[in-house]
Amino acid sequence: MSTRALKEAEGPFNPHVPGIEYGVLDTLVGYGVRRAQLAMYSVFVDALAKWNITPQRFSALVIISLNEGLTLTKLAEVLGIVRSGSVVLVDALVEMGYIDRVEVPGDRRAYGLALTRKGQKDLAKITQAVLDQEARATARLNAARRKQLLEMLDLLAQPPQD
Amino acid sequence: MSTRALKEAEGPFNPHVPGIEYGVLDTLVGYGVRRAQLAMYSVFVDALAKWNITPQRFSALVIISLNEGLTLTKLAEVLGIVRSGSVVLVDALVEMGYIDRVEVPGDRRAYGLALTRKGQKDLAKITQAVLDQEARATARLNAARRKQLLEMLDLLAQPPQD
DNA sequence: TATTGTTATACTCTATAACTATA
DNA sequence: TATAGTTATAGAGTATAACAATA
Repeated sequence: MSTRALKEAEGPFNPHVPGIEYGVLDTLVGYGVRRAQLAMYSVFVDALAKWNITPQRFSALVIISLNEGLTLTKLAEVLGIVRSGSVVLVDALVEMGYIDRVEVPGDRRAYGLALTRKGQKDLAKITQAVLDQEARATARLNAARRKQLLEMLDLLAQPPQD
Repeated sequence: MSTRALKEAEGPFNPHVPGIEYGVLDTLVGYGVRRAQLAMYSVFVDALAKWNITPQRFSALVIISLNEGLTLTKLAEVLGIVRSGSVVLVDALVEMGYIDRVEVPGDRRAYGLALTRKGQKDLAKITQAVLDQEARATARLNAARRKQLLEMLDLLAQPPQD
């Protein structure tokens, strides 16, 4: 079409390229989860690019907003990352002006995390954008199936019961 | 317990830390998919550590085995990565002795990918290990729910229909 | 001694962009 | 001109390991 020999383009990611045999992959829940996650991740990031918000940053903001005075160690535990990772994450959110490190009265080693004024205002808008994006991404499912899906995903997230 | 001040440990990743409010996150399919993917990924990698196989490497081996003479460019498209990424992936699988680059008769630029003898033998065992792991990971779902889940995940992987 | 936050460092994954040899 | 494979490079993301301040 146009004159662009450069650019790897990508497109959205086609879960089923025509003419390709997928064999056992199509029967694996693990593969299905991976495909769904890849697709949803990129749509999320695009939709939230305006705020430079990734799924992890959004999760962190919500958790901080609902759990007053959360420490960095606890945030790391909740998100499933190591403490040094939460420092990087928190540094980014602080630089964006969304959260602050607040001194903890009883413990001079720790900081409690809290949303800034701007963080509170923007999180409301960001949450609305996330809900809009979620609605679009799950538009092919009615409320009942959506609920079933959430239940089953929750079961998959539990460690194996061996 | 023991005398180890070092080690960040991690454990498996707890999707619901007691005492923590998750708010809107618990209602989002996107967050549920992410949690499920994190949990299943680490279990997969642990179960396949013996062969140094990741989900992506397994997918590549299956696709190559079922689609004779697949090129690196096509493999990249199927996996949703860029061509330079497929070179890295293919290099690794070649070094492991699982696949070969085979000259394509009509086109001296391209290579067709093919499993080696060892690749064929090991893929059979690896596939069995993956199926065992899959059964363990989805043990909390019966066949009917498992089928529903696969259908819904497939819908999520489609790009939004705006 | 143990814990909190931090830093330095490294490793993995994957992207961009340029290059080469063919087509 | 366009395409297949390749390479160099860089940017996320996240891990390990050590450290200072405090408990």
